[in-house]
Amino acid sequence: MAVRVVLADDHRLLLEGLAQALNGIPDIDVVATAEDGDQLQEMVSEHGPDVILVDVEMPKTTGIAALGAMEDGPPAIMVTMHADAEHRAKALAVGAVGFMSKSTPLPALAAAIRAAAAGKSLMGDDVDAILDDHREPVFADGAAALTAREKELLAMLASGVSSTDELADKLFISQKTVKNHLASIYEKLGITDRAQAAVEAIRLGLHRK
Amino acid sequence: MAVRVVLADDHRLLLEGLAQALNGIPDIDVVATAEDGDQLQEMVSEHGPDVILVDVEMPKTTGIAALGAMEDGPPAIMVTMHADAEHRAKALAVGAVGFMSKSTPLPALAAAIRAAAAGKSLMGDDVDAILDDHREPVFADGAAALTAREKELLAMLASGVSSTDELADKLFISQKTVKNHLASIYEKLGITDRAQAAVEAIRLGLHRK
DNA sequence: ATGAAAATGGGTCGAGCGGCCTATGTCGAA
DNA sequence: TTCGACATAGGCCGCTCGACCCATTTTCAT
Repeated sequence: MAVRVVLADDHRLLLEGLAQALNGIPDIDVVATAEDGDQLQEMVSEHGPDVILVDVEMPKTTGIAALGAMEDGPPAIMVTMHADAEHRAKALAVGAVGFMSKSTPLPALAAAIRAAAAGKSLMGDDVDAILDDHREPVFADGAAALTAREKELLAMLASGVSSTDELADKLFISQKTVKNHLASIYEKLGITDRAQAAVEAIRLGLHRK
Repeated sequence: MAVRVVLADDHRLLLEGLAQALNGIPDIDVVATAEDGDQLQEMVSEHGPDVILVDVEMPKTTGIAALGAMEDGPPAIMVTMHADAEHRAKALAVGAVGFMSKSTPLPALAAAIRAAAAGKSLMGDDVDAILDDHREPVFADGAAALTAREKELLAMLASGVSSTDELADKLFISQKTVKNHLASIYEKLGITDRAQAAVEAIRLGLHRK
């Protein structure tokens, strides 16, 4: 049922943190992690994951090289700190189905993983949109990208205030502005509706007053 | 901003448990509690709450009597273990704006408190509907009233699966059945949409697989 | 002082959601 | 064995939500 994932990254903090975070998502299972391209190939043949998530920059065999060596492997999503055109081109050239910046919010990454597992690919506009939105921010925090007003709105959502009407009243703004804020929240967090926004708000600790 | 509430009930367990639970709701503040009608009148004049929540059956001055003695007090919601017609009639006679069974789910009670604070009253059909639905169950748990299938659905909601489509797929049922389950969840928890359902699901600990 | 980001607001439109009613089959308890 | 609760499913309708377009004003850092 759950999507089985293998992670590869040479930064252990990121590797373990991300594994932890992804395992916190019910329908995603991190079955193994690797610290370089060689280990990655081992883990993939040993565990046969549905999706692999690979850092572009890795010691020994790089992510690019490892992917190139694995013909007929599971769909791969490339992750990188440098979301520039050259890296992307190389990643796509070796068969990656997706390409995400390390500053991508977790839900967006989760969405990409599910999409990859389902055989879809995050090419073209999808990737470009994601890259455009998350090229700058240094933190992969998610909440860090939200403005003060957006956090306020999310906090209300997380306390059970869900209708546009009520939100507008309690924030002293028009219903249209509520919808605008929600739209930009959806985009930043990689989600699509209020129910998911409520879940994220609580996960990010935005509830409690 | 938050609604200030005074609770009165002679059962300390219920009194303290309910106070705890209500304080867990961001926009509700329990400012004082009382164990009988006399204490209630003291606390009300001392704290000037927005709403009072009173047990019908209390030693010394009963809830009914205490309310009768307080002309021009804040709006009162009567709570009782015996949700029968006679008690309700008496409660309404002394000016209660609402009348809830002790087996009412917490969100429904919270909704009633907000409504009372806003000057609305939970008369007529609203109260009757609530009484009809919660006359039997002994626990005021909320989650206890949910069926296994409903909890499953809520758990998925709490993990970010929000669309009817996805929910139907993952539960192997039709979209219509998903909507039916959601409708009965809304009714049981006193909520109106998926965003609130997600919040409640997490609050009830229904997430984590 | 200039420009970017944030907060505010408007309109349109289609798809999805929630309310309400009915119906069927399967349980288990009275 | 009858009644009720639960899970399943369909239809209908009105309204809300989210997507995509836009504009204005303020604030703040450069």
